[in-house]
Amino acid sequence: MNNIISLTEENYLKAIFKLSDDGSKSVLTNQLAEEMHIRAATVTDMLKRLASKNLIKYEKYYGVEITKQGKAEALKIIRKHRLWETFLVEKLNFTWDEVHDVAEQLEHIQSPLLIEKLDAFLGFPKADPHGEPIPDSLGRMESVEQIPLSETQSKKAATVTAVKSDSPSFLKYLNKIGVRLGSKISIVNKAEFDGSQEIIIDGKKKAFISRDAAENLLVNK
Amino acid sequence: MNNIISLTEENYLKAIFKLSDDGSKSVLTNQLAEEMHIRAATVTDMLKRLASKNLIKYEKYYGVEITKQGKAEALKIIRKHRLWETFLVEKLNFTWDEVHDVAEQLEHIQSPLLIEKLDAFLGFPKADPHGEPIPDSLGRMESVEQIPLSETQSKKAATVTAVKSDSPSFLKYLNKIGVRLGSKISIVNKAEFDGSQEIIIDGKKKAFISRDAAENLLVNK
DNA sequence: TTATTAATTTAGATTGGTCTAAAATATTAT
DNA sequence: ATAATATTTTAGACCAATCTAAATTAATAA
Repeated sequence: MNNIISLTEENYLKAIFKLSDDGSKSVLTNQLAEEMHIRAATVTDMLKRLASKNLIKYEKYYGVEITKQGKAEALKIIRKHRLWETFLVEKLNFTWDEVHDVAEQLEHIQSPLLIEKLDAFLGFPKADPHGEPIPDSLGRMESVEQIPLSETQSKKAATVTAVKSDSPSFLKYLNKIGVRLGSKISIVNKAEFDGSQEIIIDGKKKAFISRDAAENLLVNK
Repeated sequence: MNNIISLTEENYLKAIFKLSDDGSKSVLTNQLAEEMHIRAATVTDMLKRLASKNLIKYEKYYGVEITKQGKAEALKIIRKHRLWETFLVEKLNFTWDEVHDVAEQLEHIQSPLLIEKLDAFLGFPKADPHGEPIPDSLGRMESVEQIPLSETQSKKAATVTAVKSDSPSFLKYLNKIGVRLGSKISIVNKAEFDGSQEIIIDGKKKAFISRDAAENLLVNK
């Protein structure tokens, strides 16, 4: 009957959902501890609480799986996070590297009415400023087929649809070399030994990017 | 050195600021307990903590006064609260009776950048949807001279500048009889024995309002 | 001025969320 | 198969924010 989910519990659910690849595999205690920058003992305690609320299935020593109910909660939080990020960028002129921390706070505001009205105000966006799909009010989201730039074979230009990492430093770097969502990228050269690539952005600017960067840039097809 | 102020501490500061008439008189333990719906013993504990952070001056058995520093913090929270209420009404089409609870949550979001950008997005409003002045980033606010409708003498129409109470039921009632900020109200009749009044709103609608309502409707001059 | 009442504080307990150190279990390597 | 190592859990502690019950102090009334 204790149906309310605390802010902390919400953060655990989000982390479990993420580390399990949206609920498709189980997650270990230490993975969560590392992701959330807390101790494993603390995680163990919390996992028992989440399990008692039927948000996860917890098997001692073998990690956790998220339940249908837990997944629904996680998707609600992700929906809120991505709508707020969209608001911050589109309406308040934040840059895409500034939004994460604020959205982490805003995502915990409890008001279904607020979220529905915000969604309408933004024109029911399908993706956030990093290209990530925004779940609808029932938790459904359109997943576009996308692969890291590091894995494309095709010769023709690919369109940037999302970024895998949204760390401010990475996003600032992309800004600097002129890459944004929707940019067309063609690969001029690829070094086998370190995976670095020479690319042309929107048919104009040329840039060298590392394997690490290429793995975090998602393109269509 | 422990400069961070918890969400709970923020709520105490806000309550103290309010009950002290914006810092001009001292506040008793039981007043706070009643305002915040918690026990007096709990308040006592917290007052010690706030005093140790120099946000209030606490005199055992004689209540508290808010310090300059405490006042500055309270004004920051009030600024955020009123800006968010303005956003909810102006941009998301909330009605003025729906905004309070959500703004109570939003006011605790920590991001100076967010507030400055929100302020700009709203066009640097001077008052919130209930007519309350919005402090600027330095905590200054324009206080317009206003008195309760129950105390006006003048025969000519007065303009509604604010509401003293923002309880949803009162605001819904005002909506129903057609009173909003900026409405012109002229008093047709005033019953001495119970303080009720017969009024005309915007030269059109006629209504009877109780003393209680008249005390909570603020008008200019 | 002293007794009664009201307000406030102290003492001790509880819950959520965290920690460290030690114990238990699982995994890996010899 | 067993020892060494890594992971996870348990036990016990702490802090913030709350509570109840008892003790203290202030205000009021006889």
